[in-house]
Formats: sequence, structure tokens, C-alpha cells
Amino acid sequence: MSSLTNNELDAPPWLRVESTLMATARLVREAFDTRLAPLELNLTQASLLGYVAEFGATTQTRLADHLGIGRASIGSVIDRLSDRGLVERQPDPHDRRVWRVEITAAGRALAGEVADVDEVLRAELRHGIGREERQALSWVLTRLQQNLQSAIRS
Amino acid sequence: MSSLTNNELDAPPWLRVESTLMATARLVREAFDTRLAPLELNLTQASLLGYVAEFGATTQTRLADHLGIGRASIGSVIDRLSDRGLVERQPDPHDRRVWRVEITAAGRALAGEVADVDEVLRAELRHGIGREERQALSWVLTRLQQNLQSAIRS
DNA sequence: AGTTGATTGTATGTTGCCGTACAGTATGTG
DNA sequence: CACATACTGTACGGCAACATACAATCAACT
Repeated sequence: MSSLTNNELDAPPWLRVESTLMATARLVREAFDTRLAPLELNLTQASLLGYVAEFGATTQTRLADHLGIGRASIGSVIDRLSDRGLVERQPDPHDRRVWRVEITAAGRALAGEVADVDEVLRAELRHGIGREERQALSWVLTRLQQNLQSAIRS
Repeated sequence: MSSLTNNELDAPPWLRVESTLMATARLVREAFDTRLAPLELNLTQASLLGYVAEFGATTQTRLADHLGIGRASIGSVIDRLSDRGLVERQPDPHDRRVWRVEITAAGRALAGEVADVDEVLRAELRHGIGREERQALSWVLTRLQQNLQSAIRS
């Protein structure tokens, strides 16, 4: 694992940005999953919980879009959270096709712990990285996403 | 998918770097997979082929480390490339446990096409992103990886 | 030499996500 | 109203990667 990183890093940087990016993403998931393990949540579940806690009940499709996974996948994520009583599917009064996914009291309590974990970890991740560097990272990633989207649609 | 991007982007940038990063990584894989589809390769297979083409025969474990996937996974990747006659497993004269994974003539030819695809796509991805910005991205990602590694080991 | 511990590649089962197809429902159009 | 079209959530099968356990082999130490 560390050998991976070393191999990646001694390559010409931009030449292998895609690899570095993928490796970093993997590490992000791993780090969050590790820290969230005591809560018995993975990153996806925690993100969903956090989103519902912050923005209130929404449909599954909106949740899927936000988390960047498919409508099919979000279903099973909600299933598991629902089994643990952290969220609830409530019928939408205006559209009988959709469920409104609402957080429960237990879910809200756990979401608070998730937020704590999140804050601590992000503070660690910021270490040694200045504010303007973080903004630059964000900007470049955004631009890169646009280019990727263009590349995919062609 | 575009709604994902929009949702991500209107969030506070650094607050959601992890999501942006993950989404970008997914797009990277998607873009490469799309462009590599005519060659009937995915990103992992192409990376392996490219690595062997450039650095010569190596063991499976080294390949796994380089690509950042597990020893178990690399086996099936090699299986498929081997079935198509693009690489070959050759016994190592000094260590009967290991295979030396060598590229074939057909594999080398295909690796050339992969390199072309790679170069074209990377040029597109650089669009609108300056040299120093790319270097900054690389630097921040590297630093972030270090922080992530520290976070995971604790 | 013999024994112990590390390493390589493989087998097996699990996870998380995808793509496709589908039934149910809503919405717009004639 | 009838009909076509679009959208929501689910079911199903597939894929790529993981973690774990294993046999074969090497290396080191006594």
C-alpha cells in the first residue's frame, strides 16, 4: 500500500494525475470507513445520513444524484439504514410513486456523531495544506470534472 | 450524473472535497473506460499492459502494488489479458513461487494504441488548466495522501 | 539438516456499485 | 376522456475489487 504510493509519487506528476487521483480517492474512502467503523457505517451510509439530517426528507432519486450513485444502489443503502431504524420511508402525499426518506430520532443522534468524526478527520486532512491551496485544489478538480464530462460525451 | 456534479459544486468546496474527489475519480475511470472500449480494455487492464510494456516483466505482486489493487485481484486481470494473448506468464528461474508476467508482440502492439488514447485524453483533460495549477494539484494530492495514510494508521 | 517464519499466487465468499428491464404512477397532449 | 411519454423505485444479473485462508516455496537461523 505504501509501495503503491511511492510508485505513484516518483512518476512524473501530471503524467500520472489520474492514478494519483484514483489512489487518493481510495484512501479517502478507506480513511472515512475506518473512522466510521465504530458507528457501523461506511462512507456512503454516513453521507446519506448526513444529507438527510441537514436538508430534511427527500426522494431516493435526489439522494442518489447527490451521492453520485445510481437509483438502484441507493435503495439497498436505505434498506440497511432503515433496518437499523436510522431513517424511515414515508409515502409522499402528492406523488404515490416516491418515498420521502426521513431521518428518525436515532438517526439524528447518530448523525451528530458522524458530524463529529467528519470534523475531526477533515481537520487532520487539512494539516499542512493552506487555505488557498485547498481552494486551488477544489477549482482544479471542478475544471477537471468539466473536461472529463466533455470527454465522456464524445 | 450532471446533477450530481451540480449538487457537489454548489456545496462549500473544501467541506466536500472528499465527495468531489470521489466523484472525480469515478469520472476518471469512466472517461478512460469509454475511450479504451474500442480496444476492449478497461483502465486497470490498460494500466497493467502499459506498465509491463514500459518496465518489462515483473511479478504479480509488484504489478498489484503498482496498480494499487490486491494480489488476488491482479490474478484475474492477468488471466484475461493472458487469454487474449496480450501477456504471458513465464516461470521465474530463480523463484519457483512467482510468475514473471511478460508482454507478447500482440500485447506490445496494443499497448501502443493504448498510449495514443492515453495521450489524447490527457491532453483534453489539461484543457483550461495551467501548468502550475497541475503541479499544485499534484502537490496537494500528495500531501493529502500523506495525511490520509496517517489518519488510517491510528 | 531441520525448523520456523515470510512470501507468492490462487481459491473462495462478500461487498458495493452498475446496467437493464420492469411495474406503478404522474403528466402532458390529442 | 384516452393515450403517449416521462419518471420513481425495485428486481435481477454482472463485475471489479476486497479480505481471508491456503498450499507451495523461499530464506534465515539454529
